[in-house]
Amino acid sequence: MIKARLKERLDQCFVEGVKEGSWTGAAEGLYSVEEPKHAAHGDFSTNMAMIIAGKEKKKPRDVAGLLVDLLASHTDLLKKVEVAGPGFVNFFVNNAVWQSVPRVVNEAGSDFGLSDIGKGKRVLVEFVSANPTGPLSVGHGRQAVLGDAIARLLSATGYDVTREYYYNDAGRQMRVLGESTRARYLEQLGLPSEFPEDGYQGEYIDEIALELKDEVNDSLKDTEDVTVFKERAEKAIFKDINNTLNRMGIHFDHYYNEHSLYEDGLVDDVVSCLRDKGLVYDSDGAVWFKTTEFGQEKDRVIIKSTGEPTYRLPDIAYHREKFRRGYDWMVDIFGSDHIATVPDVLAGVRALGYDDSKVTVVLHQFVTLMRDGKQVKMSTRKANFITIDELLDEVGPDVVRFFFLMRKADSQLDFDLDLATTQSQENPVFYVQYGHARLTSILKKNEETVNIELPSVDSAPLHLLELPEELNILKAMASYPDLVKNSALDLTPHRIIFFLQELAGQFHSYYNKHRVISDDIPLSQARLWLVRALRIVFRNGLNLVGVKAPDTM
RNA sequence: GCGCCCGUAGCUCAGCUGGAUAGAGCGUCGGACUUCGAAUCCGCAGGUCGGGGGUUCGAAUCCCUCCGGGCGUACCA
Repeated sequence: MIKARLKERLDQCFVEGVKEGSWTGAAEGLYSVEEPKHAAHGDFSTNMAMIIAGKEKKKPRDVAGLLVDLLASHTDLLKKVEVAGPGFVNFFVNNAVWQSVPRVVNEAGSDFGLSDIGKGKRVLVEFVSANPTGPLSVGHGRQAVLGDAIARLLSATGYDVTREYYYNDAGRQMRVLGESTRARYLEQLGLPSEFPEDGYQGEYIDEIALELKDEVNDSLKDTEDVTVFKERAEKAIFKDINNTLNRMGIHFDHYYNEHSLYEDGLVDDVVSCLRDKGLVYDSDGAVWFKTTEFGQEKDRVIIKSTGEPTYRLPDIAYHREKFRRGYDWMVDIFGSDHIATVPDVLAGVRALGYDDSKVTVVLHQFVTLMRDGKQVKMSTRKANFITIDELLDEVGPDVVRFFFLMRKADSQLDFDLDLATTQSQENPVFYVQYGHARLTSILKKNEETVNIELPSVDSAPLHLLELPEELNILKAMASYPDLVKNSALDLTPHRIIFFLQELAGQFHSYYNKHRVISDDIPLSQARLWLVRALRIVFRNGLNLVGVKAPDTM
């Protein structure tokens, strides 16, 4: 918020400089305002002089001097402006500006950090999209948490967000699921059965079969058609998946069934559209899509010689529907094993005349589970994987969410089960939550025992907040709205996590060094307002990543 | 072979469109509770930013190349 104000002033000065003939407009939009790493370099700095000097073959420090002169009139915001290093212009902001932050935060309350940069734009976030063949794995969990956090960020920045789950309840996988369930059912009855070679071996199938047996006895023993078994299993598994997602506080606005694409003829239509454009041909009994026309190495099969489509075709049809449904931006969250489909789908939508730059794919790398310092090998088929449910049982939703968001999507994630379970009190999520609980506790202490009367935030003596620690906390809070915007636009929720950890660190340190409530009444009042503001920022930040902000722990 | 991702402290990772002395947590070691919650804090130690070139005022960040790891490279999803 302060940074944006400064940038405005700077832009004015730039224009003035052009008007006065000090420089040309060549550097417009190329310079930036940054937050220096070292406090000695000010609260903010700009490289404007160096950029201009580069364009105009002048000395950076001379240009910087001219800029400083232009800035001389902006004393309300700045207490000091100086030229440093190779030509940086460093800004020192008036304390009064920082001291106004609690006012802004408290007035905005739960709206602090929200913005409207996405106003009027509809965005579709597709994530999880697991087919109902088994419980959600930790990989799905990462995706669920990531997608949800991204959706929250986009909502916070004003986008009209739809969360969508795309699934397929038809096809080969589901047939195998039905066969597996039937085999287990027959086993329960003590009848001979043939478990499919590539069947699903998880215990959840046994449970489904057992329930089925209890309900219908042996009335299905001669049923050769696996449909009834498939549907039974699908229903149970989907219920399970939804329970798991609910436990994490994740909800979808819409479930999109791949099968409906076939029923509505949309898959066939894609083929004929592409064929009309000459981008499809028949060879070896299969139908091929000329992906080479879109810069790829070789063409891809979209309909197998058996007449069944490959996964690419419905994916293309699905994405075309996303466009047709009128979204301005489509965000797909995929596991890195789906990387191969991305170029095909994008080529498909481009071939159909849509702007594929409206699709952003967030690929997240795998989660490897570590137990006893060793990697746990996992496979859905073999059912030797750890489910998200099990993880939730052990550490709870807050830790799961926090852990999955601690790393950016494109780094692999080692989930240390030992740390997450046995040593959970050392988990960083508690560090942040404890910060919030502590803030609450201070306010409670005052309300219940000390009773320092708190004037309105407008009349509170906030100018007394002048300790370096206090000013740093104020600065951190002031940077929060920009952080939310940038995290949203870049789809990088992990930055919120890092910010919260940083802020918690600042607060804990401050807490241990200085007392909020003391005999000095005006100072206590100012600090109580600081605490209130800080608590709001914690709440808003935690809420943005879907982690609870507890008052007590 | 080719494509994408990753390689930063003992371990796990941050580092926004290239910026001025590279950060945090965990771990090690040593300290701090008669005061708002010690699930906390303070301090010490720890680095050729995988290697080598290049681009420029300036590179962990951009380009090239090599090395190492992951995921793909299906008429599986």
